[in-house]
Amino acid sequence: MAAAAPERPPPVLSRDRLAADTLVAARAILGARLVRDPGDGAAERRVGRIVEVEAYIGEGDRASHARMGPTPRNRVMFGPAGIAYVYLVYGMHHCLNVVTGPDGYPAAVLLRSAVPVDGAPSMRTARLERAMASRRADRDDPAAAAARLAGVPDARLALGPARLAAAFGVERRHDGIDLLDPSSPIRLEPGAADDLAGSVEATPRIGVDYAGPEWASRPWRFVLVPEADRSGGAERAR
DNA sequence: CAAGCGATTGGCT
DNA sequence: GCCAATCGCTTGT
Repeated sequence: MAAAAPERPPPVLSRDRLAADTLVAARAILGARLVRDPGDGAAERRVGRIVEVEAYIGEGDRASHARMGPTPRNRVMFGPAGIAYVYLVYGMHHCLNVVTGPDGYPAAVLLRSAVPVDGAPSMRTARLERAMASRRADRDDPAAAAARLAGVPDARLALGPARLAAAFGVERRHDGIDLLDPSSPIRLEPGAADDLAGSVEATPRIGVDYAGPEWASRPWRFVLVPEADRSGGAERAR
């Protein structure tokens, strides 16, 4: 294999690293693996390589759920680093964050996209189950829902924050679990050398126009771009 | 208690 | 490009 480009130093996925600086933590999470053990109907171990994340930093960040101070929904954002913050958006989609920053300071990294490394069939099944659970149209026409999912290439099963959460079966009940605990059913693990290949692009965060131009334009979205794709303009991981 | 609104996605024009 | 889906959380009366 041609190691043409200089490789980034392996990101350290320690709690200390996640607790220090959220922008550094976001880059450390890129290329790491999201792992879900078999269970809850899934026979396979699911593993994904994280390729897109966003940082939300402090109560002053007008795009962050922490902007109103601690509330029942966002309370884990104010806790220690490495914990999962899971919320429901638009009444149907779950999103998974890794809490970052010092204990007491509200910050998190939203996991926006992952590429399957193992267990893609289980991810597909979980996507379908989630669709059936949350969309009346899919309950009314299960065949159409199944056909839609059948047409999704493996590589796209976990692209997008709600698709990532659905592929890994993440739900609100996982809010507060420790993603750095090896005994957690869902957790982060260091990426293999190949997982880390590529370069990091920073762009504005997606879907946060409500925060106003100053905050919406901050380049706090990070995408791990394969070297082969570096030719053109800004990449979309989806 | 009422009401407005999403850190998104999928379907349709 | 536009828009509906769908409901928990937050705020205001």
